Amino acid sequence: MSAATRVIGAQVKDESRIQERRAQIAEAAARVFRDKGFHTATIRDVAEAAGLTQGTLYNYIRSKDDILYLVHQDLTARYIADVEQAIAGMADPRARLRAALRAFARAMRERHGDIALIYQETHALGRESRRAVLAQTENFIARFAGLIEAARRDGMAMDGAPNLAADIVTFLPVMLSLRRWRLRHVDGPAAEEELVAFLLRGLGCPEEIIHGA
Amino acid sequence: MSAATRVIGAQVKDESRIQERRAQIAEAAARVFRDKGFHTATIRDVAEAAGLTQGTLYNYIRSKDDILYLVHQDLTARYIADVEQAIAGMADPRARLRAALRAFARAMRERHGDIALIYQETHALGRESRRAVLAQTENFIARFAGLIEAARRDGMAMDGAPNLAADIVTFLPVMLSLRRWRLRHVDGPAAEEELVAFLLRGLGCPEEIIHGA
Amino acid sequence: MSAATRVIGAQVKDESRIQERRAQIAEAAARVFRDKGFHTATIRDVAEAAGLTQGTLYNYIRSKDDILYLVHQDLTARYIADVEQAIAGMADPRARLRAALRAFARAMRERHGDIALIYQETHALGRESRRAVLAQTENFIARFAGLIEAARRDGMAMDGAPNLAADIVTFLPVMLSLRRWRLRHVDGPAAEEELVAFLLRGLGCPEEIIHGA
Amino acid sequence: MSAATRVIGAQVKDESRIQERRAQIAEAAARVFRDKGFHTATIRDVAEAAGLTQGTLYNYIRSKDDILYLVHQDLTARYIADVEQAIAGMADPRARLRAALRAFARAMRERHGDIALIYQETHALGRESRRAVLAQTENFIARFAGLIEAARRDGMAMDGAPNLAADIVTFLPVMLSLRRWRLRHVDGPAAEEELVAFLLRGLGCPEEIIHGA
DNA sequence: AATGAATGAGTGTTCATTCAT
DNA sequence: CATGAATGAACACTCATTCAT
Repeated sequence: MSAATRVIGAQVKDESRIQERRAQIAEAAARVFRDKGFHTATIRDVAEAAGLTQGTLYNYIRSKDDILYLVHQDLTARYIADVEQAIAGMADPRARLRAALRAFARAMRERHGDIALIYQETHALGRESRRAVLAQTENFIARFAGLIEAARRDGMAMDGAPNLAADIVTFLPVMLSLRRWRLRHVDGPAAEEELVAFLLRGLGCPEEIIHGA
Repeated sequence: MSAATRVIGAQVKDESRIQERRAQIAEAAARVFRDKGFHTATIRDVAEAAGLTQGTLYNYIRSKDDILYLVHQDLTARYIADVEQAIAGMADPRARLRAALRAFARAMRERHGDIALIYQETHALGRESRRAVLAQTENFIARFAGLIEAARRDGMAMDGAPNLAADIVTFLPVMLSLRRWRLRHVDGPAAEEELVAFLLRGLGCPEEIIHGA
Repeated sequence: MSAATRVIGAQVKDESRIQERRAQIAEAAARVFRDKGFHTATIRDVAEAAGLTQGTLYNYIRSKDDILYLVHQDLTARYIADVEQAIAGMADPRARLRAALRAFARAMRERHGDIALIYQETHALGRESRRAVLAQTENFIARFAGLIEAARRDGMAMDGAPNLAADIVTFLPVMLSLRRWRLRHVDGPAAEEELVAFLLRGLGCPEEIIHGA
Repeated sequence: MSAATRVIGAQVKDESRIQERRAQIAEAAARVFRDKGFHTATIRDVAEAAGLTQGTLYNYIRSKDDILYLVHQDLTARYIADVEQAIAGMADPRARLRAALRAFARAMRERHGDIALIYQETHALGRESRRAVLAQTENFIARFAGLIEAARRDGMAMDGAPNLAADIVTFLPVMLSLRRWRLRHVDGPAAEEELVAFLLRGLGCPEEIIHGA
């Protein structure tokens, strides 16, 4: 398993200030990149949106790629946190899986701009940055693999997609982001529910469990 | 339903030569864009790859956006053709749906570079180009909606995902392209089969039909 | 006195066809240049306006400069012809001068687009073309010098501007073209009359002659 | 009366530096444009002549049109200043008018390159720039209208050219610039004097005043 | 640590001119 | 003689990055 983070060089020593500023930069840059796309957006745009000057910006990052990396890390962490938060404190493996799926689907719909940004611009990352971001995503997929495995061991009959289960459940909900141009006008929560049901059924889950609370 | 094509201006009159050259350009540009990404690739790169001079290139297109549009149209048409070809001459609705899914999944795996390109760069298209390309995709989704409906009417019990069925079956296989960084080393045809089975099961299809020839 | 014409190379032999085509080109180019300016207009624009293809155009001229030269010759010849026509058959020297001035002022107002074009783009001509065009203009100024001299000899007291008379009378009316942005809304013929009276008075012409028919 | 200035965007904040640099740019660009003409001159030429890099140039202007506008404003302001300076502190209306005419004629002769540039390239200005520059010129013409009116009220009999007087006196001296190709070899001050006398006589001014100091 | 002006390589696009058919 | 596709040099403009203050 490779490291899910990458070191970013800085001109400034104060570590806590670096953390603060980088969060500020990531937040602003995400906004700008969502609006204009990574390549179209300029460093000037990002600096302005973050309330910094160009020069100051470069005290906390070394290149435009660094900014894109910060954004990826940040946005990815957000939807992961959504899922973790949803299952925190839950014990029943079946309920945990179902809750995780629901939280993930919801995040994909609500954070559609962020997700679209990730899927569109990951390829624009430099080699090292991409490696780190994909490692982060891989950990997330592994997390779901664990949840599925636990549910299976718990007696939830799920023999569907023995090899791809974790991939599938972490990919299909992305549809709510990437097909937003089609789904803009459908009922959001209903779509989430339909998707989760589809996933569970595809996994081979019995009907009476699919629709539980 | 809006038009799935857009007119591209040209300086050249001979229509058949335009067709020929544009195919040549689309093919070369797809290669270049897959390698470097749309924004990083230069017009010079495309011209060179197509064996044309910059000036000649601009006799057949009017802007870089035109090239991206040509590429989108071309690549989209290819996987659509794969699917159509797979079901040509088939009569049984259930078999047609299954064959269409298999062909689509296969195309997504084999044409992974093309598909990734589409998903990454559609947002870089100009307004009109994007409209046309999405209309083309929408027609494809509608095609699957028809196939599903026919199978249902034919008695294939499929009450899963009543509203999103066509979206789901045209999106999940895209995973074979966009998750290639993870799936590079799995058995391709097996993955396709697993995916198709997952989809049919999710749609509520009985097990004995899922695994038919 | 240097030649008021310049030879333009051609790929075509038939002299009468050359004359014909070049007239056609000059007329079309004048239209295009008036609309867009010489530098902004393209050879394509000119060819289209003339109903020729680019290739054919180049059978009758050798460069864009040739076209500008043709236009200058043509437009200059037109206002000169206006003046000549106005005094053709007149015998009285004072009446001839007055009629020439009136015709010239009128031409400057009515052909304002042509005149503005000449004054704006003469500097864009190549060395040889400019020389020829200025020689043509110089002949015109000399013509007026002759008219003034004749009127003086005839007893019209005109001792004003002994050295610059011909320059002045051939320049001031140009105002009706170059100040069109200000004079667009004044009464045209009245302005012409006022200008001519101003010129005659400035030349020292007695009031009773200034206002003659 | 519309505004005789137009705002030019800048990437730089220090206002005094902007003033300084723009003056430097206008001066250098005027030189380059006089030599090669606006369209033939490149941004590189201008930057080089101004001792700046291309990038730096664009920190102070936004487009080539901005440069042409700066040049127009600057050159127009110069000859206007010449006239104002010549009549500063003079009280007698007739003397003021005569002095203004002499100063203007002199400026037209001495600044012939600038004036020719203005007359050749005003049409190349963008809509807004042209509007501003013509407003500036219009103010100048109105200034002369005021001087003439004052002289008339003061008893200087000047009933010639009741409607066009200000236009005429601000246009005819331009001849010293635009006909320089003919007048290069005549005595400059004598030509100015002859021109001024012609104008005053044309306005209906009595001979004894025309030749005053 | 913050500022913001300077840099210059690089980009999409245009167009006068040529020339094979 | 007409056609119209090919050419490629050139141009205006952008922007990530640096660095003196």
